[in-house]
Amino acid sequence: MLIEIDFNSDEAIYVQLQNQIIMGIAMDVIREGDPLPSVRQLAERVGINMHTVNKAYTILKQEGFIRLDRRKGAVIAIDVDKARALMEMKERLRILLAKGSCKNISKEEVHALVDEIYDEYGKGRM
Amino acid sequence: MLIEIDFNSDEAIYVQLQNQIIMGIAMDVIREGDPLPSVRQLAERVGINMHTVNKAYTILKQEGFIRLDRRKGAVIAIDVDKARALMEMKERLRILLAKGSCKNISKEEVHALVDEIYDEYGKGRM
DNA sequence: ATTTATGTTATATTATCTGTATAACAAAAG
DNA sequence: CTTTTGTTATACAGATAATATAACATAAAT
Repeated sequence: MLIEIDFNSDEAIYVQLQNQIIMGIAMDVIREGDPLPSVRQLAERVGINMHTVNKAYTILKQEGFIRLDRRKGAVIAIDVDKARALMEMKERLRILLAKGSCKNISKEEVHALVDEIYDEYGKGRM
Repeated sequence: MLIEIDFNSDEAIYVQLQNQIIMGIAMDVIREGDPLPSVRQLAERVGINMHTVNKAYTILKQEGFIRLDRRKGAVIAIDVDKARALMEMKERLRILLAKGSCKNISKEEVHALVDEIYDEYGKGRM
């Protein structure tokens, strides 16, 4: 899986890592059970420090996206706590949609955006 | 308008200020033309530094939510750049929905969340 | 005119976060 | 026994967040 870092971004490197891996899972580029590069491998490949990768992996583990095995390294392992995921999403949506609502973005336009984005994901997960 | 800061939050104070003001506009608690407290007033009322409020106001101005007048202070003034707002929302939605998709949240469930949130907003803006 | 209040700008300081740099450890695999 | 894994610890530099004073021009109020 290709991972690229924008060093000029205002977003932290470890957050960019998290997002790209989550996007990779959503887009079905990587699947349950697939191995991720080790912290040292990924760090060297991308050209960043080991601890930055480790930070991203640790949070991804805590949020239930991967499993960290001392022998096998990092492996995609989704822990589906749907109630929790729904709550977190609603919390974030509140702020995001408020911004849009102020700019006259209608409910229907948001629905259209959601549909467009879901179409970008693998057709397996609907 | 009531503004409360959670000093134990991991979110920066000036971001909390921005979000609460934006939520206030979306919920129709404050409307176009309404004045906001001056940076010094709000700072003292909430118990934070003047510059923290000024930072929030400056970004809100830059993002087109308020207008800063040297005589009148801060005033709600929405600059509707819808195309830009739609792009920014889509960018953020991509990551947010990817997280949800990994947790098996369906497109329909997102739609339901969006509807719930839009119902929280003032019935004037639909 | 004087005072007051406004946003604005500047500087300095402290604390926290980010990212890097080494180093070492226990556990498992080859 | 060597290598690789995640894990932990420490130290350091840089950026960001928040505070603390201070000053300035402008406009309103007295």
